[in-house]
Amino acid sequence: MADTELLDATFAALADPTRRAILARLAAGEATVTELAAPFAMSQPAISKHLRVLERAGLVSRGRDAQRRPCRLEARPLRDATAWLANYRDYWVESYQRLDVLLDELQSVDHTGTERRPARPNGTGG
Amino acid sequence: MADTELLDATFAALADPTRRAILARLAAGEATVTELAAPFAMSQPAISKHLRVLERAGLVSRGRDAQRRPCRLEARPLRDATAWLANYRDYWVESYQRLDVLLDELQSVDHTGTERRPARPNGTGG
DNA sequence: GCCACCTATAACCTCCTGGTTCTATAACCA
DNA sequence: TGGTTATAGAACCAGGAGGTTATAGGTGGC
Repeated sequence: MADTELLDATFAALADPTRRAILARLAAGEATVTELAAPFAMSQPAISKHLRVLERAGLVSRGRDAQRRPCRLEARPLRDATAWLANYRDYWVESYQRLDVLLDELQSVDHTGTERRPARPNGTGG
Repeated sequence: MADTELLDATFAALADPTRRAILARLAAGEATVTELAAPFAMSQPAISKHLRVLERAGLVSRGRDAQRRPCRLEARPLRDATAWLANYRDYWVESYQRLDVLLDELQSVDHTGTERRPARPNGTGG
């Protein structure tokens, strides 16, 4: 998938509150489809569709545990999206020189899938 | 507009390469609709529609200069989107303690529309 | 007043999205 | 073998997105 298309898919995936909530849930650890569907007033196939969107964007990967297909957060696209947004940081950040350093670091980091630390997402809102 | 809906609108607006290119162009300064439309193999009404999407998301504001309606980048939603993404930074950043400091700063900054510095966006891609 | 220019609106098309229900598949359990 | 659970797929629907062309509206120039 081209760079641009990946960004398209990532931002499109993030544009839905259900999907953002799913990502927030997954940040706390792996979960099955049923577990992910539980909080929503929505059918299971609807959740499966959302997961397929997230998977297409590379935001989620699936494992196999008997009948279960546990979902895992893959944050690399989130990093790419953040990197894109960072191009506009000068518009809203005062002390942006430290940000420059940071972003340079950020763009050289490439260790997706390793060394998971507890994150602290805060749901669908800001 | 609710917080969640704003994020919805922002991410949805960013999910289109034409719109990302428009934002990149606007980062270099104000531009009229005709100017914005020029680089695209697309009709003027199509661009007007894209601008309406960007405007609904708060990413663009319009002025008035005779018949022209110059567009200006409004980066606050970009900041909000970045702040949301930052919740997941622990998944892809090594030295994230500096990021903590940074993001705290970031969230307390609130000076949209003031003190514009030259930015350096890099187009639609990464 | 009239024309040219810039932009927005209207009407229309196609395709995608997000939801539904029903059903199929696959794995475990008894 | 048959039943139960977990998930995916198919068919369907309504609505929205992104594009088109044609046209209307506001503004300045002559």
